[in-house]
Amino acid sequence: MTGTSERGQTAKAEETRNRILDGALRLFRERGFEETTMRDVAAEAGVATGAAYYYYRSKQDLVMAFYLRTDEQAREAFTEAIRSTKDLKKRLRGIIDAKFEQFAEHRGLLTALLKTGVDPRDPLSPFGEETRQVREDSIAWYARALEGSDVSVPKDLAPHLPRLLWMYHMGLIYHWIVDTSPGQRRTGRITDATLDLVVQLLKVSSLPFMGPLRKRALKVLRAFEDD
Amino acid sequence: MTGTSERGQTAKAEETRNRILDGALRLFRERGFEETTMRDVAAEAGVATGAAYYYYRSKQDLVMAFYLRTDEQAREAFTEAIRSTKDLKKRLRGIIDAKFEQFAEHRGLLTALLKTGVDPRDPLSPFGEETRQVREDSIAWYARALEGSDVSVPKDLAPHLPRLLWMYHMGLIYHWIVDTSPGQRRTGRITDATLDLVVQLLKVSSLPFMGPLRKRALKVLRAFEDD
DNA sequence: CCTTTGAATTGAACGCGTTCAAATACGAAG
DNA sequence: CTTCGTATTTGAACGCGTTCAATTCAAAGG
Repeated sequence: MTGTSERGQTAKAEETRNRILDGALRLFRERGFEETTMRDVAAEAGVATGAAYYYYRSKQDLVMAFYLRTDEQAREAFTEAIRSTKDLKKRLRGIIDAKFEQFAEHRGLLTALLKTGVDPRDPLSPFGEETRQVREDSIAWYARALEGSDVSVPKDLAPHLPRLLWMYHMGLIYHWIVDTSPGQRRTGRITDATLDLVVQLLKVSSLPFMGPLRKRALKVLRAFEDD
Repeated sequence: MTGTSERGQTAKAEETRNRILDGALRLFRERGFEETTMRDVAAEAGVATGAAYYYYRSKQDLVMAFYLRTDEQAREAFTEAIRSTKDLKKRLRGIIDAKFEQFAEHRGLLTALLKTGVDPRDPLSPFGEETRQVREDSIAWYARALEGSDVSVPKDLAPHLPRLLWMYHMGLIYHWIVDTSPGQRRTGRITDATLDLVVQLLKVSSLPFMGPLRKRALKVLRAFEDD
């Protein structure tokens, strides 16, 4: 026994797992998610149908595996985006664009994630309990983007901001996935406009006369905490 | 031939259609949506499996039929909510609460709508093309709630507001559906807090020094228009 | 009455995600 | 090398949403 991968035991098993995923992604991309059968996926990888289920809990789980893989690969791009500038807007743009680039080739595929994603009780939902770790990791990037940026945030707002920015990003991703405008130009425009708004809001939020509004906003945020 | 209903020809057919829906809703409520089989639904209504598909395009379509039915019934409550006060916050509360009351008994059922709902290409999505009419009708209620209320909105913002409020409401409904806190208390708190925020935002949005922020917000709204 | 035509109804069959009992490979222990 | 326990692999079978060719029903026209 040598391997030390997430699930697998032997290195060979790990290899099979990857072969299945790679083949599946190719099929999904070429003929679409719904149109690809788990039997196809298995056949493509040269294994029996059941084998696919030995390595992945469900068809959706393949999509999730893809998602996690991009998350790994994003590290580099994110680090670079943050190191290259102190301008918060540019940092956020960098993170957001990096994600879109990764997803670009598989945009259609992600609609599949939507369907299970909206229900937080689903094990594969980005809002659910089982994905907490991935989620917190993602949120941490926004904390890093804020740290040492050109925008200073009010103390009371600070602890909430990374999570808020993450949710904002999820919203953009959602829009991007369902965006039918050519090249998702629309999402591009919205990203521009909302980033402007978000950063300006942050900047003015510390001004004295914004106190009451900020207090109300904080009340909203607190309303989200615990049951 | 007497009947003059949406789809049906004879009155008997219309009756069958309703019998199927009523039975289905009962089963969904008693044992859950996923746990109820289309064969169960048909059997409950005393017809063959295929008959259910003669009257409803899909299992999800049954949920949509329920949704549309509540929409009909909401008219009264909405009218009353708007007539009873000029206070915008109270009006909105009235509309929102009325909706929650209607849904209350079938909360679990609506998770089913979520799954197809997120994809605007799905014929049953509240954001899709095929549901445009229902959507516009709902949005119109918010236009009515704003008219003659105690909050005056800036001219440039006015045309967007009904749609924005509708989306806000959809967001609350989403949260309510997935809210696991007892009695959906959490959604209640969030509704309180966000309504406060929304109304205050509207009130201060006309103030002179809010100009730049409002302009940026409008830019966001325009970014959503056309491809 | 009989015929025609389209609505309404049937239930078997299909496709696909998923499960599972059984078979096999394979490294470790003796 | 044999034995054994676990990892892996298999493919048939299951359940359920959905489709569909075939059949029945009912009203209108002759």
